[in-house]
Amino acid sequence: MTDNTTSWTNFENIQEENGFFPDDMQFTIKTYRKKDIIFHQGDTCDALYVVMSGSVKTEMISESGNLMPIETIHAPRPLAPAFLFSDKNQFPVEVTALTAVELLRIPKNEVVRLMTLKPDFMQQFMTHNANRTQFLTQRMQLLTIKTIKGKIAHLFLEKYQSDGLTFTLSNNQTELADYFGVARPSLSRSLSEMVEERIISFDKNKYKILNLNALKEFLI
Amino acid sequence: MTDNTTSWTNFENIQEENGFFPDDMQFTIKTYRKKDIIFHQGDTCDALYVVMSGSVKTEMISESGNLMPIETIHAPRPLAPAFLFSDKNQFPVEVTALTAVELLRIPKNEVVRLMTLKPDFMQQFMTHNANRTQFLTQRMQLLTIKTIKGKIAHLFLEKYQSDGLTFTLSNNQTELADYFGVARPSLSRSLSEMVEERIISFDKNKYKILNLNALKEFLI
DNA sequence: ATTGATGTGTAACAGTTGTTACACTTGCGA
DNA sequence: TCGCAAGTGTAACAACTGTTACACATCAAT
Repeated sequence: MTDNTTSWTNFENIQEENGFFPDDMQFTIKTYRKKDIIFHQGDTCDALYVVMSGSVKTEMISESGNLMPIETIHAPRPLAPAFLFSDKNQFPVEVTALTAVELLRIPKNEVVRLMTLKPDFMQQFMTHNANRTQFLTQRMQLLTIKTIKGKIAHLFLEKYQSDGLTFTLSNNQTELADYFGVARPSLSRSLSEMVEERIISFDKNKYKILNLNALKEFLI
Repeated sequence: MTDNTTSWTNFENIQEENGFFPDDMQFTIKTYRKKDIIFHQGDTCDALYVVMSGSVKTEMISESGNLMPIETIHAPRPLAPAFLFSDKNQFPVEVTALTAVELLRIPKNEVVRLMTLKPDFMQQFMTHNANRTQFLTQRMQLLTIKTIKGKIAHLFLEKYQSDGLTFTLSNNQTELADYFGVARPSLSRSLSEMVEERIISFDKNKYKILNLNALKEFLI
């Protein structure tokens, strides 16, 4: 559920393969210390950045000046790769180092050259962005559902398709509430009511669907 | 606001330029009649599809079996280009012809070849997807805001940055309510209250911000 | 001028969720 | 064993939004 992005797992391996990257590839590697601010919101994004080691967090500055956490990125993973090619190529977020960080930088024109030279690199880049789009679409679909029971039903039916009538969630109720964007007691209440109505049952993180049709009703 | 995607405007022009596409490019063009179902949800997406003329609508089949409209795509624009490269390359939606439609199909491997041969094509493809990601991110941010006044404040502050304290919205309240995902009378009530509190004022589609700080308060 | 469609203001009421506060359990480490 | 933190259940109340219904204004077409 929190697997919001493809972990660019092959990146390191590919890098080590001989000849995957051309010998004359231009790039720079920069290191940051913990708590360093790597990018400010609004900075121009004119290169592909990849977190090679360590982890960073991204936060959005809301209009009121508050910081809203968006996501945490662990190495190895590219940093906001979609924005490199967008018309408004500015970082939409503040990027801060959570640990010591090594950051690979490949200039945009070099990325273009790389992609034309190495179809594998291009495909991987495309796939990463495509998966991210899918994730966002799915996440948006969930946020569009207005009632808490509807969100629960959506999640449970998704789980049902992969795991069947009984399954385990790796998140506790507090995390689940955050994921849904609702208050924790409200989620607890909705779950209790659905147990009361004999639609589901659960013990700790183990959940069971008792009435599939009733569950589907919440999504109408 | 409803400009949810970059209109692939240069597509036609580029096509007509000599030498933009290689002479041996493989593609097929298929025509559909009004109301024809072009793709079913779950169909494999193994090629790039571009709506060359006419328009199509995409709908999502919810778990309950209902059809939920997602968006309308007018020519010339690619159809769900992000899913071509994603790991789960299935259409997430039902695609139906709204009018007579001409659909260009370029096989995936041919797209890859095209992109390596023609960096311009690649850049345009990337930019389109990147803009779509940005749109989705922004849309999601709006859906995350829970109160109606918060959504209004978000929109108004966005407008403020580009147009200043007075601006015109091209959407009426009914469309705005849909965009926010709220009921129309509720939106009207919230707007009225904000006028009452002397935070904003409006007449028809012309809006004015009276108290900028109070507006920002809604986003805390 | 009349009609109908569209957009908007408003009110009463129901329904859902958030807030706050507290009790209880479990598991872990001192 | 004790204390503490984390996770959960629950209750009362406030706050917000949805629903439904109706009134009114505007505008275009007949």
